[in-house]
This record gives sequence, C-alpha cells and structure tokens, in this order.
Amino acid sequence: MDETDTRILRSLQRDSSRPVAELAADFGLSASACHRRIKALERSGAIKGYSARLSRRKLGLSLLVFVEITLRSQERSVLDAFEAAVRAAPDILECHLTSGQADYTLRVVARDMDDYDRIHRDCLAALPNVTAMHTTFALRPIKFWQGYPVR
Amino acid sequence: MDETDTRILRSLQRDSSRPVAELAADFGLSASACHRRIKALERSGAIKGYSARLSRRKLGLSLLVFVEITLRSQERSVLDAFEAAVRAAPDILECHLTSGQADYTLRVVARDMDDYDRIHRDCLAALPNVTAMHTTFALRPIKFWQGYPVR
DNA sequence: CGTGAAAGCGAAGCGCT
DNA sequence: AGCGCTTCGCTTTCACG
Repeated sequence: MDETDTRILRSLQRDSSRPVAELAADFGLSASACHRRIKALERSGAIKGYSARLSRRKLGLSLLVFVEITLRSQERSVLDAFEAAVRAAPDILECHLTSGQADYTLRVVARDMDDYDRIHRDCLAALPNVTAMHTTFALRPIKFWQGYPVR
Repeated sequence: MDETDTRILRSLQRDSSRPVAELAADFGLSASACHRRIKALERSGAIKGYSARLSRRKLGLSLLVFVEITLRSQERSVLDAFEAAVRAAPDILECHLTSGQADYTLRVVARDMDDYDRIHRDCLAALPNVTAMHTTFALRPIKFWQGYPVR
C-alpha cells in the first residue's frame, strides 16, 4: 500500500466507471500496471466490491432518522432477539452497539411519517425490554460523503 | 420506474460489476433492453454514479464516532463558519442539521484515539459558540448496509 | 419496449525488461 | 514492479418487430 495505491483507491471510490487506462495516465502508469494493482487491492480485501450509488431523493426516502435505544436487560437472549429483528428490517440501514447512555444507535430511512410510524411499530416498539428510545430526525444534510478518507 | 427497474437498481447497488447480460438473464430480459433501462436510470439521476466500496478496517479507520453539537447562536455567520469547517474536514463523513437538543449530528471516522483527539482539537473544539458536544463511540457494528432499500 | 446481430472498446493475460 | 501487445468479452449501438 504505497502512495499510488491510495490514489487508485481514492479514484475508484469516487468513480469506479472510468477506464483503467485513464487512471493509469493520471498516475503516470501503464494500463496493465494499474490494472494489476487494482486486482491486488481487490484480492487483499481493501476493495470489497463495486456498487451503484443511488439517489435517496429519487427513491422517495425523504426521512433519515437516528434512533438511540436502551434495553433493560443485557442478557444474551434479549440482545440476540433485538439484533435479529434489526437485521430483518430493510429500513434499518445500520445498527451499532454504542457507548454512553444508550445501548444501540440505529440509522433508519423512511418514505414519510406514515412509513416511519409503520417501521416504529413493527420493528422498534415491538421489541422487549426497551427502557428508552430517543429519536433524532435529520432535517437537512450539510455534508454527506459516502466512502472514507484514504491516506 | 416499474418492478423491473427496481430490481435492476437493487442488483446494481449490491454489485455493479456484473455483466449486463447476466442481469438481463435474471430478469428475463435481453441484454440490450436491460442496458437501455440502466442508461435511462443513470440519466434520470436515480443512479448517481459507481463506486468501489472500501474496507474501513483495511484503511485503518478503526473508530466510528457520532458527535452531537449544540451551538449557542443560530446566526447565519456562526452556522456558515461551522459548516465550512465541517466541509473542509475529510474525517467528518457526514453532518446533518438535526431535531432535538443538539443542532448538528456528525459522523466521524478516525484511525485511533490519538487521531480522534487531533480531529477533535483541529476541527471540532476550535469552533466558536459551541455550547455542548456529546460524543458517542460505535463499539461494534451489528448491521452495516451501505445503500438503500429499493421498493 | 422488446429482440438479435454487428462493431468498437476496454479488461485481462502474456512475455519481456 | 513496470511496459506493450494480443486476445477475448462486454458494452454499446444499430435496424427491426
């Protein structure tokens, strides 16, 4: 992982549809050398795969919500039931075990308030041993970067 | 945007590197028909672009942190200064204006605690009019889905 | 909107430096 | 590791139902 590799990763993270020959030219490399590096990065697991970035707007998912959940019990069975329910819910994009007051922090999307209410009822409120649930709505995105800084 | 389009979006979101002919076969379509649909989805903006998904682990970004920030003032100049600083910081992946106690919710990554401390000093603590800053560390990912549910 | 075929381009593999 | 060449597959475009 030298400087050239990080530049390749940055470039592919931003736009993976460019021809390898173009990248190679940007970095002063031949197409085949660049191609070989990319394949090595894929095999190493640094590149996990390739995806189309979709527009949340166009998909009609106007709500983005952060939900902090506190459970009464930390028992294995309770946690397992919770995590299974989370995994089964497609509208819960992320779930992290977190430090602080709450136990879990969730990232949830919904089409609108009715939709969020449905998710709330079916996926969240139905869970046992929930002591507290703190909801934060994202009102306006200031910055939204899919991907990571590569240094 | 019919059922076939949503299936195409789902597939491309999961893996954009598969040949169009394969997708077409999955959906009972010819390659060119499928290709034409994809191009239309790109032009419509439903597909914003194509990216390599990188491994946070392999990049050495072991810390994921949610930071809630409350500002004393809601003045334009204060908010603008804050937002500019946020945009300039590559380690702040996301920033949302949010409901509730805090004003902003940030999503931050760091290599380790030293790195986070640096970010904290240089990007966060340096901001004026910050009344409160509440930090939550993601300890363990339960679910982590890049992308959105397509229905 | 669907199919099928034809052409052009980029990715992938190879021998060599 | 890097380079240039060749091969092969896929994307892209066409004419047509």
